[in-house]
Amino acid sequence: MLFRIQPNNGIPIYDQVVRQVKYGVAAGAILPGELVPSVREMAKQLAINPNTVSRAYRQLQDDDVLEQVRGTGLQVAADAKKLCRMERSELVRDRFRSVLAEGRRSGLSDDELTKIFNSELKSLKREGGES
Amino acid sequence: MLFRIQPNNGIPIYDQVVRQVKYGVAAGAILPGELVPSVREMAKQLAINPNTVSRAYRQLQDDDVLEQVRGTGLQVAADAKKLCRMERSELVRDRFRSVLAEGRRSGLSDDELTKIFNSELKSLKREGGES
Amino acid sequence: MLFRIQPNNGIPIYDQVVRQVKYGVAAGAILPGELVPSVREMAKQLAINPNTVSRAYRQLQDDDVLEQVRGTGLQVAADAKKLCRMERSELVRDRFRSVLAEGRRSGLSDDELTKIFNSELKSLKREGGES
Amino acid sequence: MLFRIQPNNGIPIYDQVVRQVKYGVAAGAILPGELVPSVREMAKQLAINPNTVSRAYRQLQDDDVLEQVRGTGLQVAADAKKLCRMERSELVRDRFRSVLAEGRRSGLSDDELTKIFNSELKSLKREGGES
DNA sequence: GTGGTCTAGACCACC
DNA sequence: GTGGTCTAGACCACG
Repeated sequence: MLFRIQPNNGIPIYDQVVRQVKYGVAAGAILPGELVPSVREMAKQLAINPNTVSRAYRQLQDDDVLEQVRGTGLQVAADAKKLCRMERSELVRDRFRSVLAEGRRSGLSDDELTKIFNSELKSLKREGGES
Repeated sequence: MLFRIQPNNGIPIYDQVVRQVKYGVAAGAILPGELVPSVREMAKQLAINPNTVSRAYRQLQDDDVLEQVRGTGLQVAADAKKLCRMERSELVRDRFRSVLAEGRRSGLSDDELTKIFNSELKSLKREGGES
Repeated sequence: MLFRIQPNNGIPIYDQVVRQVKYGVAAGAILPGELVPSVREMAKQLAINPNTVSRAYRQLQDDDVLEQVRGTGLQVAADAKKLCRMERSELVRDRFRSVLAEGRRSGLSDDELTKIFNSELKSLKREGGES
Repeated sequence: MLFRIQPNNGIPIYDQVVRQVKYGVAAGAILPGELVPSVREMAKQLAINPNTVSRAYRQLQDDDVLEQVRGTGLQVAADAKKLCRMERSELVRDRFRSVLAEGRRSGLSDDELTKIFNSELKSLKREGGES
């Protein structure tokens, strides 16, 4: 599993870590029972402060995605995959809803919104390869 | 023109003011040459801090949507309408792009994304009436 | 409302802050809608680091006890009182359950446990005044 | 004598071992003069790290429950039974005191505390059989 | 080795 | 003024 951080893009670093772990679990790249990299190692890999990683891991524990094995590290919880998959869809759905609401409030018609959506999806497909 | 503010919904208040002015101009509800309410009056109307209105107006001047008429107030710039209409699309387009990028990064396929988009558009149509 | 911190008594400082706020809300000493002291002021009052207070306040937000009023501070949520009262009972109940389980596992009879409970309750009443 | 370990239940593993030995001695299941299993064997039995057993045994020696017999192993001290019986009560008493203190600090009355205690004792009796 | 806690001090956005 | 984020570095308990 590879993680990447973009500093100063508006999203807090700890939150970027949280999301990437969740996405990794949802996609099956990180399996339940597997140990995540230690706080210090992850910090070194991402070139960020251990405290920041620690905060991300703490949140992941609060969200029942990680669980502590004392003196050993943090492992992905047994039912984390199901949980992350659901959360992932909900999150994207919420963001779509908010964009659409904003778009209509600003006076754009459904046709215009759909047109924009399709053009962006196509452009993304060109850049990013197949999905 | 009527404005509505939702405090603490995540979007900064000054930004809500900026957007609503731009949307109003884009939709033709506020016409070029028209004077916007004074900082104090707008603040009273929206029950927010005058500093916040002031910041919004400053940004609208930076964005060439408003211009100062010495001793009189702020008026909508001559070419503001065209500008706002373009920006409106660009903004929505950017947000679509970011949602889509996030969705694919999280492992969702284009089909799944399109499905979510359509379901949300339909649900919005049900609630909010025609566009 | 008065807060007191005991450093190095095993309970993390941020947790002591969290509990005292919740107890204050549950007991009605802090009312819904009221602003809690600012991070910096609370830190000064308790002679601890602002970051520690910040962490406590963040948790209280996660627990829906506090909510942010942007640029103004943190206020007690509308339904925080009910929430804190319930949590308070549950917490005490859980601790009783664990003490009792431990006591019986260690071979003490119900009579012995009840005797100990009563003697401690009486001694507490002597020291601490009426409840 | 049979030991059971619950990893990650909040109580350190070495402490669980310490307590179970003490409870065993207090209840008469382990007799003074008897040899406890070697560090390695105990570790294998409980499927825990030998270091952890070692730490527990060290603490039991500090508490005068075990004593070293050079070249042979660790045996239960002559007066360990009396000692453990006393400590057992004290430990439970301390925990009652702390729960009660916490409960009253949180604003619960003595009546409420007693009610909670009784209800938990009854529920424990239902589940766990007579004491 | 592991994570958790705390302190200190800096910078930012918002009102 | 407010809280939020991040960094740096120290100390502790646990296995």
